[in-house]
Amino acid sequence: MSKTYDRIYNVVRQIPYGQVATYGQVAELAGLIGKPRLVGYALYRVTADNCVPWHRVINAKGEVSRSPLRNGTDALQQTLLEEEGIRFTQGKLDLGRYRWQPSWAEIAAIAQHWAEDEAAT
DNA sequence: CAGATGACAAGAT
DNA sequence: AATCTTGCCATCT
Repeated sequence: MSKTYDRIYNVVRQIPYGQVATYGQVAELAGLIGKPRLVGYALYRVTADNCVPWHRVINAKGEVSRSPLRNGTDALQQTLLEEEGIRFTQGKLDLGRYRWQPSWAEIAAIAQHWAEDEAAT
């Protein structure tokens, strides 16, 4: 597992129950400003043993990114979010309402993960 | 080893 | 408002 993907996964793991983050937002918190695409690349390779709440990451339009290559996990994503109390309207959710706004403590926790990455290398 | 590929987003047309 | 272009990197063939 690369350091880049590790950071992305660590950030996603901080997203609280019932809230969501956009790809761009995750990228920023992972120290990958301007590279939201890497988040998409990373999430594509997420497996069950990664223990990452991948369903809480959505695109900037407030929609689930659907793709036939996801083998149905895209449909599952919306189901999981609805089970967390998030309501969809015409396939979209209200970003202003459900978007995760990390506290300083959470940002510090992420920074701590970065330090651990450094120590590991 | 080289090439294809894949859950995005902002700006231009 | 909808489509097209470009930036970016780890993994798999």
